[in-house]
Amino acid sequence: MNQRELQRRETRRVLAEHALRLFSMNGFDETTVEEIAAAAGVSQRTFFLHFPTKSAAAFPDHEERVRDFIDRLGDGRLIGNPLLHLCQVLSSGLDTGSPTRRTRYQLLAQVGALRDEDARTDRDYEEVVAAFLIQAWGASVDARVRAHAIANAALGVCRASLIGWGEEGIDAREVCFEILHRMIGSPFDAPLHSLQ
Amino acid sequence: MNQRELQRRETRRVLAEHALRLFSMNGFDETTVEEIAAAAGVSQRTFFLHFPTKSAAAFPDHEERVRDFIDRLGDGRLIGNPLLHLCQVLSSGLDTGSPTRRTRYQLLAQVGALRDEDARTDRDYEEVVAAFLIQAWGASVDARVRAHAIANAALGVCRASLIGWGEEGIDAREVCFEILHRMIGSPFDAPLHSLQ
DNA sequence: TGGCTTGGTGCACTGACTGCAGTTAATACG
DNA sequence: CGTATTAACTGCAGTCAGTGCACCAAGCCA
Repeated sequence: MNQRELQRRETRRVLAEHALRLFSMNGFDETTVEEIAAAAGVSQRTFFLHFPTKSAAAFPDHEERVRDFIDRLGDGRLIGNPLLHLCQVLSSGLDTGSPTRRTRYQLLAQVGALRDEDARTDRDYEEVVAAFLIQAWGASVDARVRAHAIANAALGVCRASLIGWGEEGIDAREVCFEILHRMIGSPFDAPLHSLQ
Repeated sequence: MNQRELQRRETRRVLAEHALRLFSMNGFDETTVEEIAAAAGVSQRTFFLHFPTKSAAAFPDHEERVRDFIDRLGDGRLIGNPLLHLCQVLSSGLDTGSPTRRTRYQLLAQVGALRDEDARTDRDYEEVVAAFLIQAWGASVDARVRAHAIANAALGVCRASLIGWGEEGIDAREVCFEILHRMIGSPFDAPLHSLQ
């Protein structure tokens, strides 16, 4: 590991830490980027070298998590039951361990701008899930629409579970898996166009 | 109808019209609020009397549509099969008639900022749907989480269908109803906690 | 007609974000 | 080693979205 790389990561970490602290202490709108940067001991300009927007600092590990998610999802062509696999990977990803993560989702439940940011980051997952299902099903128009619909739906369930967890402390993982399984597990075993 | 009210509506309509035109002609980021206001023959300050944000001008009938949606959804306590009813109301709401609406969803498929705005407006629907289901099911913690999860999922399906329609011209209504029906129609007939 | 209301305006301001031209320190390389 | 290069960080000036405030002018109502 480079010394420069170390320095860069450290700055980023400290920025994210102070951002989350200030957001939950004083509120999102009441916190300026200038303040976050000052608290972290760097200039405002540096903040924007590390995060594209103010709200992105509340989700500093996003890219990393998406990469990790892609790894855990694997190749859709090689999986026997893609939808069940998807349910498992999605709900196992809702690790409710870290207190930082809890703070983040409590914030999320309150602050509109952060829910927006969350929706934005969810779009990345949505694309990954859709790509996975298209791998599994082929790229016909029908499959593509179906893949995006299911991806949106599945992530919607996860988001609701996580926000519920942030608001009320309900364990997200189990209920999420259960709902996902009901929703996308069995009904899509039947071929499409078989409904009257 | 008041003359003032008429004037107000007309200004709003013209603003929205020029906003959509400029967005699709020159791009969202390339269009300034100043330009929209100038094109509509009013001041920039007036734009913000009519729309809270630049992107809101791309969805000028949002509040009205939400009100209409609430009406069509009705009272959850009085409906025999709330989920089926929800499927019907949601997919019938995807009227793909107006060319303005088509333009809007073509834009939506391209412009990140508008997808964000769309996600934001979807939150309003999400709350309406969740409230409807909570009316139908009661307000236990379990029902609330389930309601929000299903609301998120259902709207995710609609969004995907509409974006698919914007991108590829596929009729959104039918495929949306089919997927919704599979997803939330039958599986939730069984009681919760009946999966192994 | 005269007071009140309200849609629109002008202005000054905040704050997010960007482009550019530096400085300094780590690193790669001859 | 010493030197050229790279890259993290800085300062500054600028754009643009969005807000608060005092104000005008035209509609409304008594």
